[in-house]
Amino acid sequence: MTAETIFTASLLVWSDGIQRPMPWKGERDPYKIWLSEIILQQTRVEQGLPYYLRFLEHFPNVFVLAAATEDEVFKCWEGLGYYTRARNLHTTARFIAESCNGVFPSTYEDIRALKGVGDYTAAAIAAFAYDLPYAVLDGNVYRVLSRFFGIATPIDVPAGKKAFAALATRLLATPSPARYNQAIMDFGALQCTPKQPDCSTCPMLGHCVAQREGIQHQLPVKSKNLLKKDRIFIYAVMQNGSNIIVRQRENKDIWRRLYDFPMREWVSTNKVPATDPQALFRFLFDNEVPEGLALERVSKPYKQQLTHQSITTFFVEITAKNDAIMLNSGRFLAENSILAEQFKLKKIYALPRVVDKYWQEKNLSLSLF
DNA sequence: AAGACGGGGGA
DNA sequence: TCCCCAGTCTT
Repeated sequence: MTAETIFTASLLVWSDGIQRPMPWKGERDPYKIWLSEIILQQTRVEQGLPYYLRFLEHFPNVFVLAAATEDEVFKCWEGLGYYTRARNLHTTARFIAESCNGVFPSTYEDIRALKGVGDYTAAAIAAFAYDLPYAVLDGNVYRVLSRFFGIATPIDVPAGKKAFAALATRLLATPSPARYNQAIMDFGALQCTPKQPDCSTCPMLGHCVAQREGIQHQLPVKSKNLLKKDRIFIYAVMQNGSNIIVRQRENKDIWRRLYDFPMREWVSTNKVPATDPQALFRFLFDNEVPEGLALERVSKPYKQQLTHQSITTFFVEITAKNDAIMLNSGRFLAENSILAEQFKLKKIYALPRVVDKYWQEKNLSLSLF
């Protein structure tokens, strides 16, 4: 038996002996499979699970999703991250409902052409929904294959991806691509884990190159190292009675299409004058604070750690004399600022995590008095 | 080929 | 902190 044969055979045997229940396992409805795969991109199963269930509740089929507004879809996605996925999900739902009569594409090429569907997701849908012979290539697969076969080629460069794709395709157990794909991802998640792989109970013990050479922790190899950027956002939380100014983020920055408050980024190398509320108030308006605006207080710093950025936010709480002054001041900071009712912040507008956290704590402390 | 894009959990 | 997670798209 070749190493490749041994791999596939022992993988399938292993998968019969484990349990990893997930609501989309064994699912054949391409809509549900597609939904689960989009949600699970770069997202742990435990994190995505509640979102999957909620989406299905709100949007049980592609027509309901297509008929929803973008704000509704985003509100359901709120907190999950990588928000372009939500936009693509919505766009693709409308495409399928309107241009395909609601029938999900059933060939690899047609599935792959959908917005938000890359190589991985196309293979997953093709295999799980239609049992087509396409091997998935995700983080689990890279890890498992690089270790078992002792491949030190970086997985984050095109040449590496190509090599792994060719290998993965050879390994695919053709009688049941769905079963094989499910097995290798379960194996990566449960047995051949990133940090502390459980080699002692591994069915591939003795066959795995990394285990034999004791280099499990060195594989897979990644060539790129990421740089983290520090950023400071100063938010203007302007209120007049039950009204508040919000705006939708529209540029190419993070949190595109989510809502937050008008803001200004602190780009100076100087330290933020956090203990001087007036200074932050003036900073927001270039030292020329509009008439009719009054500073109430500045929040404590709220921090948000992201993969590529470390963001610190201060919320400058301001009361306005009337709505017009408030709206004008908001537009001074962000042209598309709008007047909104406060209660809609929780009900309608999808917020970045850090803004949501601030808003929750602020209203919690208010209700105590 | 390289960056950008979120947020949570584990070590 | 850093790394990783059922990756994709843009530049």
